[in-house]
Amino acid sequence: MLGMPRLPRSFFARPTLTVARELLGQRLVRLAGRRLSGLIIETEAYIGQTDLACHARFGRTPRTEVLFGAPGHAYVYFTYGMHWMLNVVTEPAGFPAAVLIRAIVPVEGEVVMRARRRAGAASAGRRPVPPARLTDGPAKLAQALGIDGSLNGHDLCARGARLFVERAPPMADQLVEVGPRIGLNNTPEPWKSVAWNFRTHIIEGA
DNA sequence: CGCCAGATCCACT
DNA sequence: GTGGATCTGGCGG
Repeated sequence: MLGMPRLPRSFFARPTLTVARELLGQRLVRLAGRRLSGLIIETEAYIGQTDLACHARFGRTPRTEVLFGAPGHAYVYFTYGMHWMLNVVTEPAGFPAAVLIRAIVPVEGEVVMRARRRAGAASAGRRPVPPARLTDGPAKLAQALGIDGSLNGHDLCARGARLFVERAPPMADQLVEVGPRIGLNNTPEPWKSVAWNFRTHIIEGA
C-alpha cells in the first residue's frame, strides 16, 4: 500500500491524451491529516491554445501560468462560484495542457471523505451515500480530498508532496470507454465533441 | 431516473 | 456584464 512508486515527471511530460488514458486505474493520494486515496476512473484532456475549451485559449494570463509551466504540477481552479477542479499539467513546459481528474473510487480514508462531503453539502435526512458516489464528479472529489486553491501549482513529483499519484496496475483497453468531454455547452465544434474523455465503470462495482 | 432552477464568484473579451 | 471543465434538491413520470 504505502510502498508503491509515485508517477515521475516523465509520465506527465508526454502527450496529454496518452497521460489521460494511462491515468485510469492509477492511485491519487492526498496527505491531509491522514492518508486519503482513490483509484482514478475518469479523466479528460485539455490541450493547448487551439483547444477552445482549454483555459489557455486566451494565452498566458495569471490564471493560466501554471498550465504553461512544467508537467507534474497541479492546476487547481475555482468555478461556478463554489467548486474547485483538480487538473494535472502535462506536456513539456511552454505548452499549456492538462488532464482534469473527473472521478475516483475511494480506497483509503473513506470516512474522512464522507465527513468532508457532508460538511460542505446541506444534509438533511437522506439515505447513505455509496462510497463511489462520494467522489464521482470533479468538484466532489476535490471537496472529499480537501483540495482547493492553496494547492494550485503544487508539485506532485516533489519529495514531500502532499498530493501525488502512485503507480497501480494499468487498465486494459477493453475496460476503457472514450467519449466527448463533459459540460462544454458553449464550446464551438469540433472542440465540444472531440473524444477526449476517458473512463471506466468496472471499478465502481468494487 | 430525467429535467430544471438556483447557488455564488472569478476571469475574461 | 457574461458565462462557466458543477452540484443539489425538488418535482414529474
